[in-house]
Amino acid sequence: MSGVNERAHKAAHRTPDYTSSGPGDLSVHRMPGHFIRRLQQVAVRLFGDCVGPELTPVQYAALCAIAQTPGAGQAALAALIGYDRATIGGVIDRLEQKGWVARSGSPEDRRLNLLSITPDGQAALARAAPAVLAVQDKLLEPLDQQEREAFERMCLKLLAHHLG
Amino acid sequence: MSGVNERAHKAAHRTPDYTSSGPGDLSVHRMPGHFIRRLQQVAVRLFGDCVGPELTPVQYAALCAIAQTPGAGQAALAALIGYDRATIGGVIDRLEQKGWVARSGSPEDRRLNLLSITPDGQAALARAAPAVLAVQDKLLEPLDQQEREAFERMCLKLLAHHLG
DNA sequence: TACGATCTGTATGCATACTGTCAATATTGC
DNA sequence: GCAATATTGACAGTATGCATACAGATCGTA
Repeated sequence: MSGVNERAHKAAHRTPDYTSSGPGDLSVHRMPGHFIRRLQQVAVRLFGDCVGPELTPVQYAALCAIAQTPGAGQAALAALIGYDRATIGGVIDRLEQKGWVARSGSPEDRRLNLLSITPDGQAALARAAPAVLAVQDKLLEPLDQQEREAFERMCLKLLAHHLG
Repeated sequence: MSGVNERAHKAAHRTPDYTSSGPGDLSVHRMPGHFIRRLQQVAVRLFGDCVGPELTPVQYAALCAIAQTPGAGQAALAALIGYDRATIGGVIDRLEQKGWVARSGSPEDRRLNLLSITPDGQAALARAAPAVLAVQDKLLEPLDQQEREAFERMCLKLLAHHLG
């Protein structure tokens, strides 16, 4: 058993709205915003199931970005993956506690916490990578190749519009 | 100015990954799970911008479900919209504080908190409804009609697979 | 009818998220 | 060079979201 999000999962089984949809339904069950919330829920649960509890989706993204952009400050890192400055601090705290990330001050700009990934962090990242890729695959499992590409293209289009 | 999610919004403007995408990128910027997280972020920000701070997306969904399913307990309500039993308590607390929802015990089953919407709650719901519909429209703005239908269909397909 | 299994709401703890605010520090305009 | 401005990281406060645990209530069944 996965154990992740068991109650909301069981709850969803009783929701009749994702298999048959009556017309004239003004509730949240017909709103794209609600779909996205539910998909996010599904994605997080899949991540927990496949990767394990040592690393959350948020922590994986941060670790990944730190590995790819060594020497960035917290604000720059947050900018890369779309986090809030107020949130990233706690995320890095937890990664630092695990010994996967190191903070070091910058001599040039004493406001900055330069971030770098440790060898242990590299190992954790490498360990998690296959499972993370598996999550993406499972997430889009019910879609055929063409649909997957269309879905990703539309997501990017939406993001480019709203963020770009 | 909206003021909602300003820091992450500004941050996103500096992210180069949603307009041009280089090949061989193993980071989170090519992962559907990350897209969904970002879309959720966008949807919540739009909701705040259009509806205002009096009502969160979560609270709207709960209020909506209570209005449509009078006399349900908290667990039943949570099941309807895919919340956790532990989370819904706090959501209802806040709706109750605003005087939009009433809890009342059931004589038949003394475990239950029967939920009902108050006249003030009805008014708040009616007041918010147009803005909530506008959010859905803005969210899918960059997609044409055909794409919107395809996007919603794929979302439902994914949800039916993972939740149904 | 007694008893174990199940369900309900609640509490606690941890992990996001975002707003507002602040102090320290850079940067810029003049 | 110096005052106005912007940036950075931190903190408090609020709101989800989920795991776990618990007490009270109900139900199925022996």
